[in-house]
Amino acid sequence: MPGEAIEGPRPTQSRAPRTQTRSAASRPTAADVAALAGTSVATVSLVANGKTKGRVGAETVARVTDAIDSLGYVVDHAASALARGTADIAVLIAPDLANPYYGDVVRGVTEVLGDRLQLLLAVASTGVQPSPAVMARLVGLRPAGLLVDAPSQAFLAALPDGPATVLLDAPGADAPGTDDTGAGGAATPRDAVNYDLAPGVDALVDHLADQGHRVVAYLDSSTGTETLALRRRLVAAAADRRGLRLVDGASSVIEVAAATHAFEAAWPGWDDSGATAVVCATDTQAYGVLAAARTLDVRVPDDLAVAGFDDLPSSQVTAPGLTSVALPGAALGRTAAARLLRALGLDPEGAGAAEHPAADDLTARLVVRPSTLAPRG
Amino acid sequence: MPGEAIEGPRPTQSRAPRTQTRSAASRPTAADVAALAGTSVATVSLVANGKTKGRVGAETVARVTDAIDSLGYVVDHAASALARGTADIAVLIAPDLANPYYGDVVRGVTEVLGDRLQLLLAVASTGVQPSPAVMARLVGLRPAGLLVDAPSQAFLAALPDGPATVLLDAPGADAPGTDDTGAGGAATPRDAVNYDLAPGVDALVDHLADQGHRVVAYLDSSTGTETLALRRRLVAAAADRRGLRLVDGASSVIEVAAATHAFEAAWPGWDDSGATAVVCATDTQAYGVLAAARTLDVRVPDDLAVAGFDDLPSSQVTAPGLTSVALPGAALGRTAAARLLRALGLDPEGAGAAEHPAADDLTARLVVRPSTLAPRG
DNA sequence: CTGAAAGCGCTTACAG
DNA sequence: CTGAAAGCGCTTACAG
Repeated sequence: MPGEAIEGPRPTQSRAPRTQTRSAASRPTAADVAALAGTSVATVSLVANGKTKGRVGAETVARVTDAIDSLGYVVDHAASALARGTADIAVLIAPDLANPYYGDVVRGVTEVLGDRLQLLLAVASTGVQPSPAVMARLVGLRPAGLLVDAPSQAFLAALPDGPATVLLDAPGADAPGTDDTGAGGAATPRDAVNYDLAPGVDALVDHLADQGHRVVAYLDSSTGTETLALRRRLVAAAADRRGLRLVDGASSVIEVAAATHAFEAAWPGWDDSGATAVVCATDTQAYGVLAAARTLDVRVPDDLAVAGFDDLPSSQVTAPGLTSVALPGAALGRTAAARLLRALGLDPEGAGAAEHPAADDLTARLVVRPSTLAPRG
Repeated sequence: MPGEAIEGPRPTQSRAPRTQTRSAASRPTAADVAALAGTSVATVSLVANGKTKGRVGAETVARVTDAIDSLGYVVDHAASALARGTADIAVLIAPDLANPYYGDVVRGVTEVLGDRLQLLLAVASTGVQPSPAVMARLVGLRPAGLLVDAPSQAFLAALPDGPATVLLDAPGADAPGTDDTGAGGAATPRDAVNYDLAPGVDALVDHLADQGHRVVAYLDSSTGTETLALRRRLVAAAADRRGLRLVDGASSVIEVAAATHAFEAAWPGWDDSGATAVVCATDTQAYGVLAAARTLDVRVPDDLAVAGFDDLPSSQVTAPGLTSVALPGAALGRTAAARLLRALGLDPEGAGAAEHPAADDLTARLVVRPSTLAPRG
């Protein structure tokens, strides 16, 4: 029987062994360290934070350090955050962690953050932005910074003003409109790090046009984030340029099963309008299309070419391998993290900026695989 | 040019506009609310925390609520955590968020946590457990609870004792050995929620044996977590029972590319020993095998049957569809979250426990797909 | 039903 | 180079 360990709830504070002194019962405090080292708590604070340069004698530092080690002292972040007004943490807000794509972004962020800031991820329920109540809670933690990935406009408008904030993959947020004559703090532009999507999208549409497709369907995401809306607009613009007709009317959340259903519902109509290719807002949705195509006996790529966005790791092993617009998620994460550190006056230099010279290539690139390789016309 | 919004660093505390009063410059505090509502901060605290039942008059509650709304007051968590000794957050520690599998677990956890506890995810670098330094930081946040998924033994041993902790997918941690005669606090057993892996593993091995396989290779994970070690042991035991020979010697981190390389290196040897099937510790690694098989011109399933663990959403659309031992991640998350709430004296009842009666079915089940469907012998 | 006050554990000017 | 003290914004007994 799994999960049957009956150990009962363990109270947050373990009962103090009766033989010990009062302060040993809970976590050691700076006062405990000070007592043991024979100094003041102020000095302990200095040492614990490495701010001893020219302020604390080497001998004292050693004594305090020993005391810290022997007591296992760790600075209480709640108290520290309160006293300082800010905590050494960065909160990343992303709509959908189930999407493996975010793994790359997170990796990029942590690489650059190093141990300056502890990264914490906040997730709402599937694909949804955190509610204002949750945001209030998060800001209440007094994080030094906020990283917001793929926000919707509504979410941005409701974003609290407190902590330093860097937006990731938030097209539009960094372009304050053409005639932004400072109409008050209405729509604050914020620091944003975005992909350069056009090259990848153009390459995809060119590729489809070159393969002889004339009518292309689009399976949109229904999550309402700006970056996903932009994908669709760019595909439409490129289709226009190449004289392709774009048909849509279908969308789903970013899940395989949901996309399967959306495609099954849309396919008859698309088929009637002569669509021979479908571009999906995400690879995850493209997987759903592949699954549906099998059921419907639609052959890929012979009857229908399928493409997506994200180039997930598994897209190379789907049947057939999936053509996809690859997004450099790790680069996005690194760039955003560096931006945040800089905004906070912490030099990003040490932790990866140098080691990752390609950190700022945010260009989306097309990866062609068999799912679109069946020339026609 | 993406990401070129030059908005400059925004200091955490914006300089106070000279025309405003002191407290209006930063976030409103309980004192501000109290002043506006004409009450004491104590009352504000009571109202803000919903502890007014029989302690604050309806009229007062209304006045304070109005003041809170009009000021946009939100409780400062740092201060609250300090005063209370604990914060309303739960930290989930997982080795590898890039694995979409964790999306399910996270979803399960948040479903049950509701808004009692804000879930925050802490990630170390790829596939690694957080360092003791990071753990100290996390505990310094004074989270009400810790959820630790797929820990290694070493990590568990170093786990601090502070907050209420529930282990997920940590086999062994809940089974304090047969002769645990209380040899001191050496290896504290903890509350753990585990899968029942055996049914799924047995079904997989039975299936392979029934298909006529006699020699089965195992591509292990190199991450050193207990649960992954257990998978291998269970496969070995089942193989033994069915008279199959298990060959191994290959392992990789949980990434497609790494698994590809590991398989390419191991295949000649495995081929020599007559292996006709390979079981992978994770679906992600199985994807790598599928990719390598193409390169090496090994046909799946005709030359080689391939199976994995996790049954990721994309495993139904791989070429060929992947046979996998499915793990009920959401159920694991829900069960662990409920356990944590109970340990904290918060009743899990409201937020999903009732709506999800299947919450405790933690049985792993085999999903058979074409990657293993080629009878031989 | 309500408020004054102590205290949570730090950090940071400010004096020495 | 070091310490005493104020203060960060809450929460919680404790009096009324």
